[in-house]
Amino acid sequence: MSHMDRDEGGARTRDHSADVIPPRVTLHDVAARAGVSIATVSRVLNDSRPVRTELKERVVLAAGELGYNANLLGRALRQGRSHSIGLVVPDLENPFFATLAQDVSRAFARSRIDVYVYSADNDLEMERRAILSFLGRQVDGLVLIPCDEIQSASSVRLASRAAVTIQLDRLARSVNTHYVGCDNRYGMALIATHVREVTDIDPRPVVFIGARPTSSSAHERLDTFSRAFPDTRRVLGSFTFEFGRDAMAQLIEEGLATAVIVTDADVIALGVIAAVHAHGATVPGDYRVTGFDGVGVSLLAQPPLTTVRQPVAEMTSAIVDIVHDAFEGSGGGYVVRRFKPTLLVRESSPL
Amino acid sequence: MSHMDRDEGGARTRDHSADVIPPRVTLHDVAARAGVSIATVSRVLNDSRPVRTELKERVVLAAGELGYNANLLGRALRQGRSHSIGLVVPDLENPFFATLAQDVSRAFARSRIDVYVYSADNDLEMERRAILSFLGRQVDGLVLIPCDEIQSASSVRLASRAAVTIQLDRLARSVNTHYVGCDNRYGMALIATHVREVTDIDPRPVVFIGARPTSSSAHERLDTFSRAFPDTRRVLGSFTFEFGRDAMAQLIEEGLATAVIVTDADVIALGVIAAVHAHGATVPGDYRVTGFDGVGVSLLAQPPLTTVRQPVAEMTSAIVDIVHDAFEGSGGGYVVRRFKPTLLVRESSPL
DNA sequence: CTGAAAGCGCTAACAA
DNA sequence: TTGTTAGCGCTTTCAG
Repeated sequence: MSHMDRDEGGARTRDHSADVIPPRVTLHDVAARAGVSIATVSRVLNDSRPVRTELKERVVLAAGELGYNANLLGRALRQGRSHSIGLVVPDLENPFFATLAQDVSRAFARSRIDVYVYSADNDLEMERRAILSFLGRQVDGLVLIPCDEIQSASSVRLASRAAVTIQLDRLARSVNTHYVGCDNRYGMALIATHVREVTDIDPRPVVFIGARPTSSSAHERLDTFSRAFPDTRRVLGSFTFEFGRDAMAQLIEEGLATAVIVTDADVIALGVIAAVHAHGATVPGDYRVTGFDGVGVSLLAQPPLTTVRQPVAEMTSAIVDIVHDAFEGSGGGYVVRRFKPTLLVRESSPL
Repeated sequence: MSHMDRDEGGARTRDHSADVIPPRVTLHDVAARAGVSIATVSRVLNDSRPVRTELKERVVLAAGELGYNANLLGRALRQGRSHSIGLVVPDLENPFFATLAQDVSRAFARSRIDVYVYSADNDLEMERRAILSFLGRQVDGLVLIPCDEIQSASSVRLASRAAVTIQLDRLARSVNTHYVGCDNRYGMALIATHVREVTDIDPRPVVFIGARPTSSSAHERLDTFSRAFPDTRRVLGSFTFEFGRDAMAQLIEEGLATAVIVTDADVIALGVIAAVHAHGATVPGDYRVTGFDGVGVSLLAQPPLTTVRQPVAEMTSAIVDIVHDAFEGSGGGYVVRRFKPTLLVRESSPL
């Protein structure tokens, strides 16, 4: 028995069974065993050139017996490409980014390209490190969700000069790359229209709780909201549940008894709803709440959230197309695709 | 202006500005420019051997001017290690795994090791592909959260024979590797004790809603629960919000009017609560609900969830230790660390 | 159809 | 202290 259930909290246990990692099996080993040259082995295993059936069988057999697995580093070094792409996300705890990461991975699953995800932990240095690390490993493409509209620019530019780079969801300012995202202005306009409609019938103060405009998406959403509701109160923080909850708690404690709370992310909206409930109030009775993103967690909202849904599946397949095109050499120029989100009117702010 | 805001939904736009990716800068380029040998450049840039100050300066200057970044493939191929580890998760949409991924990344941030995350999308083939891909890229270590207790075994075994492998949270059966996780039996026992206490005072039927025991964690939790409550109804599904919601909806529609609902994951508990609310009932008034995991999203629960919290920070730092030890060559044997979780009694099932 | 050999970019002996 | 060189494992000319 090597894995025991009765260890104390975190107690360290060692099992002194074999820990040996055998030497790697290389093409040479397979070639030797099959009695052919390494070139032949390579050709058989990659099916890159015709090889006599008999040799082919010997090679396949030898490779199987030895448990051969190609060293992808050698291959990539030789070919100048690694059949992989890197995805740099600001933060995996933000369920929107986690969903995006999941969907990008899924979208590439049917191609021969591996997707590696690197979390920058909302830190500009980590973000740069992630990019440099991917570039150093010769990824075929880089998908970036930049942390900061301004401060991420130099890292994104660096990336764009060394590899096919696609910015996703957010855009670093004045860097030319491919871009895939949603039309945030259009999405927030949908929300604004909705809010107008409901306040016409049921007048309440409107308050915006959203992220500071340090990312392009926050920027665009806030900007559009501000134009639609110029004299409206805005509370700014980060794209987190905690911020939404704390901001709303503060508003309630200040005496805001009823309102339409417009947020620029579902996670924030969830925080807002939690604060409302914690104060014994109701949604949409006392406070109407709207979100933004409409994927993953927005489903967790109770009551169901009125929000704007980004077409994530289309966005990720656009990314796949761009990466493939870049290798089929389909002309120069940057592809920019902004998908229109759709309004979902649900119980947190019904019509 | 290359990025326009007025595109139609997903309309394709091309910006025909420079798309050129310049040839890579190599050690040779830097060496030529600095007028030294490539060895000297390597030594300066890695600070691996003393170099005359004057040369050093010339090298640093040249590298800077050319924007040199090492090709990590060449380095890894030569050194036989890549200064990276791979983390294979079953699914990034499960917020518990997303949190784990985030925390593992953070834990390695201060070391020189890059963490790459690969989502297996709850698919055994993808999981195997992820493992093979990481092994082929010569990762220094592999952290695996196996999808399936039985069916992941061969892939995990493969990994364990080729690289330092740590199973996290879940354990594939009869494979010897390092393991870091929480003591699920202990955790579920804490829940069972809590449930006994509350039902002694306030008798209600107890129902278990949890994942099918196809992963070791689900297995251990279900098993412990079943021993504590042998004749209790159990509804089994997957570790998802949707399952929890649908299972609970069904129970309510079948006429279950009050109960203690024990789940084996916070995501499931959130689904349960959503179903309760959707049916106009209350937590903990009509139904008490308990969760498991106690990180990330469990905070999103409304009301706050009684759950068992896994000490994720300790778990991830244990992983860092194992990886480092494996390279400082601190003896053979597998480290097994099972951390004790702690009970958090909150409003969804108060005392 | 097959093999020999060059070489991707790098580090680490080994020589000087 | 510095340079030359071998070679990590692979693919791909180039010969045969």
